Amino acid sequence: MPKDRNSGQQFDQPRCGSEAGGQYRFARSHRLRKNKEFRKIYEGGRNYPARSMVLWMLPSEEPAVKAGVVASRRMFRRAVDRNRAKRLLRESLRHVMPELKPGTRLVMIARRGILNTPPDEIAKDLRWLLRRAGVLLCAEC
RNA sequence: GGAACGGGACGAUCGGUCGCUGCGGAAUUUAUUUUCCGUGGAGGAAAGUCCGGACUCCGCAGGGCAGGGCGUCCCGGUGCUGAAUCGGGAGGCGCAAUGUGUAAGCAUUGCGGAUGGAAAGUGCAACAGAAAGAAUACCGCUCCGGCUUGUCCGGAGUAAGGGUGAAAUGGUGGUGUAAGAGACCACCGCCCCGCGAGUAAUCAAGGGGGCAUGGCAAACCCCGCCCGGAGCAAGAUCAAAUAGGGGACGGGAGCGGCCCGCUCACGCAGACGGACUUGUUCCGCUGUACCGUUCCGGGUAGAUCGCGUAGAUAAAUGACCGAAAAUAAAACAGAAUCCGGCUUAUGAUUCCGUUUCGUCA
Repeated sequence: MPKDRNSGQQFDQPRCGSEAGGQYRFARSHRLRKNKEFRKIYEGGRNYPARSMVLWMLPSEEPAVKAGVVASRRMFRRAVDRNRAKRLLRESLRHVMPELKPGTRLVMIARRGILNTPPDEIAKDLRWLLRRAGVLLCAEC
């Protein structure tokens, strides 16, 4: 049995501002769910590569922040690895969701290195990429 | 006690913070939004897709050929029947051990597995060996002949002995013979018939036969039985915009004809030639093209169902703190229509068996 449902983590120090726990979420309403939405970002957006992932970004008129997570079969042959990669990306993203500018559209594509990278390193990568893309609310982060 | 191999079981505890997802409830919202509470949330293989079935659509008079699959018998499980596969039992075959016997063999016990048919036909068999299929004479044995009298040559007989091989055309003993040989005899084996026993595969009293029929069918083949195709991206329902199809209603152009002559075949009609531009309400295309409104059907995007007491559709189980024998909760691995079988992968947990090593007695 997985032990995950009953375990958890203390977010002892939020990295930016002072959010309550309930804000670090990444629900379905904030996900990209249509093939068309992905294509639009690939065609009109910019990409920012890092060791663990590639980030695509495209600002939108609508205020809602939306993001999608990709782990291709070409990159990860086994289904276990694909699941693992997407979970790591989702986990790192949900911690920065409150800090993103409204209207941000993101696609995060996992690269092979992500499986050997600890979660806090992935979070650092993501923060660095978001700063380069200029979609964070507070400038000093 | 350790290691290796084979098989079976199990496949991961408790407490807490944040987060994801299905369902139910409450509040909230334009909404399928948002919030809270309760509750369910990956595997023994979910995998490979090697088999079988359910389910769905397409096709379909009947019979045969081709092609593919399966293969001892009985009982049972997967809802039933068939097929397939699994479990149990039985038969037969092979191997090993033990007993008995000079031996061949026989009996008992254990183990093994794709276990119909090798006297229907075809095909195949390395190397060795003289000879490998209605085979064969290398050595040897026996007899006969020769002259060069030898460790000789030639001919005939012979499958008892040697040698080769995975396998050499029944075994042992005797009779017999020039030497031998089922040539003949006894026993054993084998083949044919089969009283009788058993649901059956099959076993088998007794009788007959000198003995014929080597192996491979996971080679073709023969015999018996079974088999339509595609697959949940199956398939079903709803259905925007645009384009196109059909119906109804309303509006509604535009174009042509009109007379005379002559010829073919009397008249009508038509063809040919020449003229004419008329009807505020002539005739034909025609209530047609086209325009507008509205309805219908197909159908794309999209949505829903199929779909489940886990269950989505860019696809849910994660991050990580603490506790204990422990630095570490671990290896293989992530449900995608469902069920059953098979195969493969795997752990530092555990049980059994085999082999092997070490120590002690």
